[in-house]
Amino acid sequence: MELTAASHEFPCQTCAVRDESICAVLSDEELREVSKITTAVVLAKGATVFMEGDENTYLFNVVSGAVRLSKLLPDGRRQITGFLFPGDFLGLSVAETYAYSAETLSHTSLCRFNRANLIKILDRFPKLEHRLLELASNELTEAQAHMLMLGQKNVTEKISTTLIHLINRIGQTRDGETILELPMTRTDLADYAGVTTESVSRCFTKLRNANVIDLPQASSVHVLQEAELDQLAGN
Amino acid sequence: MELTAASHEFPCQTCAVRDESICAVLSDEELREVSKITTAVVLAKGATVFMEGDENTYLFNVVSGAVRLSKLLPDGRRQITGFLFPGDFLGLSVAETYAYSAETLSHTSLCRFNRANLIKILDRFPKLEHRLLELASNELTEAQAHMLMLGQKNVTEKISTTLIHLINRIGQTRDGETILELPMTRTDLADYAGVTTESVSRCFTKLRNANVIDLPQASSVHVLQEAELDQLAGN
DNA sequence: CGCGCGTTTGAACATCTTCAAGGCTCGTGG
DNA sequence: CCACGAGCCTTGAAGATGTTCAAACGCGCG
Repeated sequence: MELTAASHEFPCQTCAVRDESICAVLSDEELREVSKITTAVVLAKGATVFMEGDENTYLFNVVSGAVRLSKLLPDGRRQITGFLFPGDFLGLSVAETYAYSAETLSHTSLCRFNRANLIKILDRFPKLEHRLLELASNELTEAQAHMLMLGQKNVTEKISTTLIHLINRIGQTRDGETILELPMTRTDLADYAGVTTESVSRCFTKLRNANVIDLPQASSVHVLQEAELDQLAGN
Repeated sequence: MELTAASHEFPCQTCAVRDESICAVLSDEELREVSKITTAVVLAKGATVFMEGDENTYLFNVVSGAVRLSKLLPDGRRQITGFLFPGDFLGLSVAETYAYSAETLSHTSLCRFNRANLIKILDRFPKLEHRLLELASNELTEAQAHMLMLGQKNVTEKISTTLIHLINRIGQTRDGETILELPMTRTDLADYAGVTTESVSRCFTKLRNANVIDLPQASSVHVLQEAELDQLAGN
């Protein structure tokens, strides 16, 4: 009995992001197949998943934790192109090397796919390729919204937009209040919004003084007036 | 003889972008199939291909001409997210509506795909879906470079970066000189780079005074020092 | 030839950055 | 358990970059 049960078990079955990740489109049967080419990876806070320019050998699914994607200029200026959370996928690229770096913002577990194997398996699971295209399209839409923010919005609008985006991804509701626990630093937020840390800090203070948010701690945002924040975001 | 030949002919056969567009992965036989769901569309300069928010009914391939993709804020601020040229594909989206607008920069011909039909046909031509994923990945990589520019670079770097990007897409070589015929206005360039028209203009003047470029006309850029322009782009 | 739009140029101004310093928090070690 | 230190965050003041406002120029089209 125990043995029989065990023979049906496989790691992905109990995956926390089974129904949100790329795997959502797979049946249990298919998932079993796919699970054969995956490896669980656990990383500490501040670890590098991969670096811009590294050979594109693996793709990843975020299972828990948080990841930041970034591109660097030679002189050290950094643009964070996205924050990733459970269910998000990273590593898609046609090129032989990654076009950006990926680092963990907190203790993070990932599901690692060997790229060559994943490509091979796509032929047998067209649904999976369809899902990847869907993901890429969504990322593209997000990237366009990010460009609009970076190119056209002022500091207040940028930070409000960023906060709303994060609220939608990892906002919690407690006692009817929206709470945002930030896994990233002010510098990360600054490099995401294309401003300086000082500007981020000043904007947070301004939002607090206007009673739009509360900041019991630097990393904890209590949203007091979500509608007002939407207004300030400029759309 | 004439009749037999004619029975083998179909519009896509003579397509100018047959080997660059998404169709590059299709055999003549397959192309014939795909051609059944396409319609040729010719638009004058300044025409709307589709608007942000329109129902996502069609996807397009640029055959000739140029297209700008843009997103608007309610108050009219505009971010151009990309300039498209022959061979480029547009309209990919999971959502029911387009997330951005597309307008022609010059007399433009497009190949229009009915979205529902294209999705249907993807099952029979996995190569085509693979190609779409490839395109989406490349667009994503471009978008990330664009974000780096918008968020981190100063005016000179932005304009130099933009010029290099355009040179790579539509630059011509005449008598060993690189020439760029701009189909877009200074305002378009400004909204692409996230600056004002005045800033673009001042930067062009600065580049001309530094003998990096020549400007026989506002729309014609002669690149005198391409290496220097690369330097100025900041990477 | 003249009109209009797009471009260029100039000067004043605003926003955001830079530079500098102080404060807070959390983790570590005594 | 408390003290200390490092890193992160906040705040202030000065400064620079890019914007805004205004006007003139020039090219192309009718």
